[in-house]
Amino acid sequence: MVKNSIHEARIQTYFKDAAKDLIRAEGVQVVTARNVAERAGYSYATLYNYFKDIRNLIFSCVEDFMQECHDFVSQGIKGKNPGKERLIAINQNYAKFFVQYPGIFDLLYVEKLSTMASNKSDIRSVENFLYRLTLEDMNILQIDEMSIEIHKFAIHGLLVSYFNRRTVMDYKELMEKIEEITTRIID
Amino acid sequence: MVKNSIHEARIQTYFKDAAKDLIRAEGVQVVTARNVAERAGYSYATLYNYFKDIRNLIFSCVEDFMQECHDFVSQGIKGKNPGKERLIAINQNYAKFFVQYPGIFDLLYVEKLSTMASNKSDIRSVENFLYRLTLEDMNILQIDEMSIEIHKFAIHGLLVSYFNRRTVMDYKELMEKIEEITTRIID
DNA sequence: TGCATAATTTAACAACGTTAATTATATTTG
DNA sequence: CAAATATAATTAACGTTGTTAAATTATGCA
Repeated sequence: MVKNSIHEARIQTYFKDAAKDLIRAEGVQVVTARNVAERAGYSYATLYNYFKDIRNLIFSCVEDFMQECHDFVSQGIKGKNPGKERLIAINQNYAKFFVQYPGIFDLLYVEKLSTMASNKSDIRSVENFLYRLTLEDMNILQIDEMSIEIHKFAIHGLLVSYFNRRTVMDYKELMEKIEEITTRIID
Repeated sequence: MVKNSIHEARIQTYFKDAAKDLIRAEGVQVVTARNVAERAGYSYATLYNYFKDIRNLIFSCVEDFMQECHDFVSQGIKGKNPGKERLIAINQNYAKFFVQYPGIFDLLYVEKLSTMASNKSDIRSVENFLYRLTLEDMNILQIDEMSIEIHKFAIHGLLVSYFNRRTVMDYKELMEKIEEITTRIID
């Protein structure tokens, strides 16, 4: 119905930006066709001329959010010494970003992306995101691949638990645990 | 409307068993008021005389599932030597149970139980479940509390990743990674 | 048996995703 | 410029969800 064009891309951006705002502010569960469309200034049915379905729209936000998080981490580690100090700072800022936007963590790591994505390699990209962020310092510290992977699981396990409010843990404790987990991988 | 009685408890069980069957077979997302009621042999509205809402019914299954998992693990570790061997077997059987019923893992560790539970301490019980399963052997091996916690995060992070099909990992690899994670905590 | 109470169901509502039919807008053509 | 055509957007509708109120049926007791 709607051909590939600059116009199409522009309108897709309107819907995508609306969805991103909603995810940031209230989480994925409020991203409904009617909510997004109202915020984008269109009728709910118009959305379906630009996205196959609502899950597709939600998934289209993932890449932007990874870029946002990447930029946030880059800002947060300025002046840190490569190696242990910077590695800890990366992980803490990574968590800090999601503390600011828990809905984004949900989308990236809790929601079943496999039911949203048309392209499987995009999901792999999310899975490797923390790996890419930490790779340089992990190499400096000569951490083996298995340790890197276990570290990732531990960090994500911690964050899932934190955001599900399973444990009584405040922000300070979260940061301490991240430091502890990261330190143990190094030593 | 419905008074506390043996009769009430019995009917609650009918609904609960229906919900449990659905979760085991197809996951939490198919547990709708109408689905559960049909399977329990009642109208969907009857459910609301025995449970405040559908989330409450779903949460009521959690304790039973923990018991089931506990029994499964107990069976699976018979004859294993206390200490390292049994600890690995516990974690592997724990994962094996969820491989059999991914929907139960979802309910226990991915779904936001805080929106389902009336009692916060019930959520704490889920959070400590793996801790309780492994406590005896962790003590035998003299593992400190922080290591136990990190181990839990790593195992759950691994399982979240595995069930979200983020990574290309088969069952055998899953078991190997669990052994690796557990071994590293000990050494 | 008839009545009061308890238990259950039917009907209804609002919100959801999604699609088909319809209207509005823009573009092209005579 | 006006008419015809193509494109874009909206309204209306369907089936599904959770949940509640009203209506109905079943049950126990006098």
